[in-house]
Parts: sequence; C-alpha cells; structure tokens
Amino acid sequence: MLPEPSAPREDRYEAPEVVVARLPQYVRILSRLQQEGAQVVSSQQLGEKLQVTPAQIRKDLSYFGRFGKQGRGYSVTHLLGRLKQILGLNSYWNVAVVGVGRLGRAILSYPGFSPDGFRLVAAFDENPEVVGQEVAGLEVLPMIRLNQEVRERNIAIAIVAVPTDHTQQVVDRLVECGVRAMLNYAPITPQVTESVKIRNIDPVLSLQSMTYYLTDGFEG
Amino acid sequence: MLPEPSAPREDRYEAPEVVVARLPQYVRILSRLQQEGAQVVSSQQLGEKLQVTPAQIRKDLSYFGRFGKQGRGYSVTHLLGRLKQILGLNSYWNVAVVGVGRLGRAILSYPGFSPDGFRLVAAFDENPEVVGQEVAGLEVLPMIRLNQEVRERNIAIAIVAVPTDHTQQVVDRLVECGVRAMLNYAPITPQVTESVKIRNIDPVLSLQSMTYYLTDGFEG
DNA sequence: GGATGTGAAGTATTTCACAGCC
DNA sequence: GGCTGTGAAATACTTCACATCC
Repeated sequence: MLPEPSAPREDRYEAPEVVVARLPQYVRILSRLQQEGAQVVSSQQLGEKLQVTPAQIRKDLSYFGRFGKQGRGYSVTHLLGRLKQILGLNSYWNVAVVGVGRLGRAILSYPGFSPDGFRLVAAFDENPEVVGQEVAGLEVLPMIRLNQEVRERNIAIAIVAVPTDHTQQVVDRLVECGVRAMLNYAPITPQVTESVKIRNIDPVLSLQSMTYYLTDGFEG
Repeated sequence: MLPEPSAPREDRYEAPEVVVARLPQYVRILSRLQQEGAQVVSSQQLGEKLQVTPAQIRKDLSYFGRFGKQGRGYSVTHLLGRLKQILGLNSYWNVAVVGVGRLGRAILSYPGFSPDGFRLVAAFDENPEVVGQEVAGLEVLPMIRLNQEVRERNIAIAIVAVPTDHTQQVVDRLVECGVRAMLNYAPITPQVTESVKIRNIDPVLSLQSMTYYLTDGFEG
C-alpha cells in the first residue's frame, strides 16, 4: 500500500488563514492594553475593542492553545507574548525595499515599521541615477546586488514598489533569491508558487469596493 | 393595502460583500483585455488571470445579471461596462485627502487614482503652517472649511492620513459632514455607524500576517 | 459568579456538475 | 463542441451554548 501523500499534518497548519490574519490585530490591541497597564482582559473586552464577537476571539485562540483562565480572562502580557511567538514577532525581521521612486521613498521614510518588528535594512533600484543616493539613511543599491544582500543581511521579506510592468519580474527575481514573503504596492496580483506569500496594498481596489455602496441603483 | 416595509428588497443587496470586493479586480482585468483588443473572454480565461476558479467568477456575476453567451463567453466591452455601472464607476468620484503630512503628500502625488475614476479635489490639514501650501496642484485648506467644501465640491469619499490619535475624531467629523466612504491609513479601526464604509490600508498588519508562514515552529 | 474552551449548530462561501443555449 | 448560469453539494467560517474550571 502506498504511503499517504504529504498532506498538511502539523497542528499549526490547521489554523485557517483568516484566523492567522486576525492575530496581528489582537497583538496590536494587547500591546496598547499593556502600555495602559492592564493586567487581565476578557474575550468580551477584546471583542468590544475590535468589533468582533467574544466567541470568535476564543475560537481563534483555541487553534493555538489554551491561554486563558476560566473565570478570569487572559493575562495581557502572557497572551501578547504567546501571540507574538506564534506569529514570529519576537525578534526583528529584516526587510528590503525594492524600487526607490516616489512611493519607495515614502515607504522608506515611514516610521511605522520598526516599532512593530520590521527593520528596513536595504533599498534597491535599477535606475543608475538613483543608485548610490542615500534615502532614509540607506544607500540605494543596484539590483545586481540583490542576491548577495539578501543572503548577507538575512532578508526574508521584501516590499515591492516598482512600476507595474516591472513588478512580476522583480517578484520572480526575489523568489529566486529566496525571499518568501512580499508586500506589493503595484496594482496587479503577481503570480508566485504556493510557498511564497504575497500581500497586496491596493488603495484603488479598496475605493472601488466602496463605491458600490454609495450608488443608489444600477444607473451610472 | 400598506406598502412593504423598507426591508432590503432590491436584488443588489443580495450580493455578499466578499463578492462586491472582487468585482473591482474583474474590472481591472477586463480593462486590460479591452486595451489589448480582446473581444470575448471566458470565465476560464478570467480565472487563470486572477487565480480564481471559473465557477466562482460565473457565480459572482450571476448575483448581478446574465452577462455571458453560452458557448461563447463574455463580451469584454459589455461586461466591463456593466460592472463599472454596478460599481458606480462610470463617472468620477470626488475625493478629499485629510492630513497633509508625509503620507498625505505621497497620496496626493500618487498618479494612480484618477485613471480609475477618483479625482483628488481637496486637501485639508489642521496645521496652520501647512494650510495655504500648494501640494500636487491643490491649496491645502483648514479643517474649518471641511463642511463647506464637501458640499460645494460634492465630495463623497475621503482619504484619511492623519496621526493615529487624531483619526477617530477626523472620521467622526467627516461623517458629520456627510462623507460616507473612507480610506484610512492609520493603524486603527475607526468606529463608524453601519451606513458608513471604511477600508483600512495597513501594511504592518499585512506583514505580520505573513511572518506566521515564515516561522518554522512556535519558538520565537 | 464569571469567564474559558469547544463540540455542535448555524451561516456563509465556494465548488460541483449539468441542463440549456449558442 | 463549448461555455454560461445555477440549484445542489461540499466546504469554510462563525456563533451558540454549556460543561468545566478558577
């Protein structure tokens, strides 16, 4: 009899992607509660802050373990620590920004990444006029240095901010260099193998998904 | 005989939100196909470009009508037109940007909104040093002008790019002025009444939802 | 008393599969 | 023959409700 094919088996793979996507929100709220000095929080209280049901929070957490105390709730510090551990947010992730145009510069200057565990450690551009410039404390490197830098600086994540018609090739290039997670700002959905994760930041799609609800009928 | 109470009745309210959120992607692909001169497209072909199943596309479209021809597929131009009509994208939407800091400036300079039906027609800031400056061809206005401008310029959508701790109050203010759709760039989820739509752009949450998959186990 | 953790129930969403039409 | 449109089936996700424990 043939062995089973290599199906998902470990517990951690059982958590639906939609659940994993909510965990960072829990982390954010818990961080704030911790700063405010809160010791304990219930699923009820978390749910109010996040506008989700307490049952959903308890169910989400139950995919990963039992973190609460019956009758009490969750220790803010303990739950925060465990969630960070589960998400891999206990240490910093080194991130490369590819594409140093207007958008890339805004991303490099954005102060919101490093407080949350992401260090922008390298910037790349293919334009020779941009290469060598210093942007937000980083020297812009040529694309040819990508492979080397990814390895030397242990870069696991890239933020892709290149023109739309270059995006797929840049993504392919990053995958070749071993980058397995990317944040893409171009208005396309790059194709990657299943083992690579991509999230797209696409404000136009977000806007267009709201106009439906602003429109009273079918007439344009 | 009394009229029906004002319960949801029209067909358009039956479409799940998740379906509405996919329509803009269909619009985008169809626009590209149209530019390339394609006449007809099948759900199979659309599915390949979008990485979704053909059945899902057909089912999604079926919430809004019957746009295809059996044995042939969909007329690119016709389907594109109908989807734009359904989403309210046949004419321009006037958009205000609130908050003209680094991020607000990047948004005002981003050329990707107007080709897709959104005109940035006003910019607001509360900082007196910023008010009066010209950014991307717009004079930055003081917040006190918000109400007036929203009415005069028929602004239905706002992009909110103010500091996190000002965001909720700015959102409230916009709701008071009659703005019913917003794109928020601060890392919080503003609370609004059900009739107001908000989408959040939050790259940090996106990054944090990927690190889970980069982490081999529970150890940090 | 109060809150968790979780099977079971209930919804929502996706996919199947095929009749019907071009 | 090919492809849509759609009920039905399958799957995924959320909520309920309560045994269990602090």
